Amino acid sequence: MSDQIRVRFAPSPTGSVHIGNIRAAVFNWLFARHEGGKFLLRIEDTDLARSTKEAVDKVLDAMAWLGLDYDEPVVYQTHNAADHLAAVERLLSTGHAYKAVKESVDPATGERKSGEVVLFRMPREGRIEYDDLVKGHMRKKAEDTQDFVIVRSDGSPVFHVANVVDDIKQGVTHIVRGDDHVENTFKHVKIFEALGAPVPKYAHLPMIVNAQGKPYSKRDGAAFVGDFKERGFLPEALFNFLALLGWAPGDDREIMTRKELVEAFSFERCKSSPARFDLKKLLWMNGEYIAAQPPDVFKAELSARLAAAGLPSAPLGCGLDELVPPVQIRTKTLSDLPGNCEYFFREDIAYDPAAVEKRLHAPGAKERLLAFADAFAAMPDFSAETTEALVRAEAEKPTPDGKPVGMGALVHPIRVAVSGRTEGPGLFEMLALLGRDRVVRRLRAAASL
RNA sequence: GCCUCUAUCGUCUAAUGGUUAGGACGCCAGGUUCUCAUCCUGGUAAUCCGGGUUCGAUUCCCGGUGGAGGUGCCA
Repeated sequence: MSDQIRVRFAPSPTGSVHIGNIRAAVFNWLFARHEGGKFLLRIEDTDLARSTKEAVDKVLDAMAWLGLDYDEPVVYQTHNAADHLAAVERLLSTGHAYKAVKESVDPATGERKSGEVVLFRMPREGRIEYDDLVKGHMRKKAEDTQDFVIVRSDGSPVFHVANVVDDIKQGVTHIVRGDDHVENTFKHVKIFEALGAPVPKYAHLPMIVNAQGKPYSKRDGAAFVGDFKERGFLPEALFNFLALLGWAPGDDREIMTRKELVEAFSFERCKSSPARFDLKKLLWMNGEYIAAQPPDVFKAELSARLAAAGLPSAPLGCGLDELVPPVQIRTKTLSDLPGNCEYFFREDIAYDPAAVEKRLHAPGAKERLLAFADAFAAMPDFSAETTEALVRAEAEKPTPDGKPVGMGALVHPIRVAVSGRTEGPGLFEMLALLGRDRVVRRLRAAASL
């Protein structure tokens, strides 16, 4: 065998892929790519009624979405059941394990169980130690450990043996996982030794906690990878953000390409304390990634979402290409699409009630709208430049009290009249993109709102 | 309770036995603009507490406190 690095992501398919779990996958992947090693995927589907085909697909989907490609065929833990039991036989024959009748109560269900199980024998004195690439030297007194079940009374092996045996079988050199596994590691180290296998290196990553600093739960909303996809986050943005949770390159870089992340990654730079998930920062980062998308890529996203919303594939008054730049810069998540530019695609636009009240019901607003409708209709040339010149000229004119009308008093009502809302691209750019006829029509219609 | 780990702005983090403790997000203010977004400028804000070692500690050590994990015939 070579001394190539081999790591694995070993999720149990129990529904959706948790954001904390996928982060472990991200770090495994980053480490493997940095070292030029292999990144493996093992589905730990042992004995769980919950591990369905759908659940496995969700894991696969989440990984594909984030671009976490693995280097060897997926291993399903249940397929290795014979190896697990064979290993238990060896442990039994070498005295590292023994059978015993045990009673227990499932803390979750309250169910009582009794029967013969196989227990792994932990040392009674001395210390169990291992070096953690993130947490440093770990040690635990043997007296603080207990023998533990490795085969249930129904004959099925539990996680601890299955996990270790599979890691041996797959030649895993580095185990990178959440630090909820640190205690298990004291057990696993002993199993590796009892099986005569080299103990792999360990790297335990800090947990990700929610905005309240508490462990993530389903109630936190976006707790699953799929949620982020649905909410319009780009995988590159989430990937970048996740990489920065518990790790930093050491310089001031934050927005980093996958390549840069791979190059800079190391466990020495991993933190060892829990990190909070700051959605605001992810939102910012996502906006940065969207703004940086090639226009064609953004256009494809927009098109897909227009179709999904049942809107036409092109704006009513211009080409889609013209609309892309002003919309792209204002999009923070893909879910903003097409809502933030809908009025370019449909005639029956929705008016923001507050905006109507403030801008269209202002004194003199209706008269101005009608006047501008007439003026726009009569212009020889209707463009951003000509409409702006006209509005600016109008803004210079004095009101009865002698002061100039001002741009605000004109621009705001026009904007609300043609778009229904208070924000958006520059007004004159918007008018040109909408087209003269539509602008004139909307101005007149808005005057009677 | 016991065990393992952990602690820098609100959040993510950088740095160091001697620094004005840096950056980013957020927030606030100003500039630009017709709005929003962008962009530019500035500001706010941190070394958990108590001992010890040291000329000097945020950094090293000990204790406390807070936080996380574990303490299953779950994974």
